[in-house]
Amino acid sequence: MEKAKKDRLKSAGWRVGDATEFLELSAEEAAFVELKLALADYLREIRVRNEWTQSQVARRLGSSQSRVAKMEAADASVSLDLMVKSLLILGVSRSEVGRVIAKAA
Amino acid sequence: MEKAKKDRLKSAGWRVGDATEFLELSAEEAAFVELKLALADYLREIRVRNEWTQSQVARRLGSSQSRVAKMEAADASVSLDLMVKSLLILGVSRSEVGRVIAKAA
DNA sequence: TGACTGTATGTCAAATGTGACATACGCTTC
DNA sequence: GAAGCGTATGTCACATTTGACATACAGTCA
Repeated sequence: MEKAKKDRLKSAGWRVGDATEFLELSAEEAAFVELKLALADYLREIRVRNEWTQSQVARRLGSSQSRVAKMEAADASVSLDLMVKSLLILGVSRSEVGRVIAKAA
Repeated sequence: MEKAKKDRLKSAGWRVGDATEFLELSAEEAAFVELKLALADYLREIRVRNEWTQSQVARRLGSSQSRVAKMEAADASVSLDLMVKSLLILGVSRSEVGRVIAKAA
């Protein structure tokens, strides 16, 4: 995994169980995290494309600016449920969500 | 929506806010629930295909038989996170997960 | 019939996720 | 440099999800 991505994960609050200085994720954990990163990027893309602020998106979702920021950062405290529901509410189709998830990193 | 699917949702614990006798879901809620149903079906398919019992799958996941049963039933108490993580642990690729999610109902 | 295996369903304490808030940061404009 | 706007980050009370357990249900075999 490239360094930039690792740093991004680290700063997003992903923890590692061992004492090494590298993020040591199992293949499944890595796949899950990358999947979340893809959704996070897409969420931001949709927002920027529509020229919305995070606060405006939050209002649409019935959430808060800070949570939207965390979603876009793929913060460890946000669930896949929240991200997928958010995309659907913002008008993204189920099949498009699937495409985003399937897309190779 | 066809009746069989509605019954399945109802018995899976999905609630409806109004007093009508039909499940009244917004388009986004419906898409989300169907997405979960697709994952639930796929989860069972993987298990059956490999001739595993729910208990065996539970052990692999570090979970319990009852939770696996709930996953396969797309119970309202199970998260997308749990379902997706489970599929990944069972060896399903990220892109295959995407395909399952994207697949039209 | 009873024993056994596998699945479904209800409950619960503990773990995790939530919106909201405060506040920090970065940038632009005056 | 102060004010304004948008985004990031830490915290918290409250809500939801979790594995585990008990138990019910369905099928098979002897």
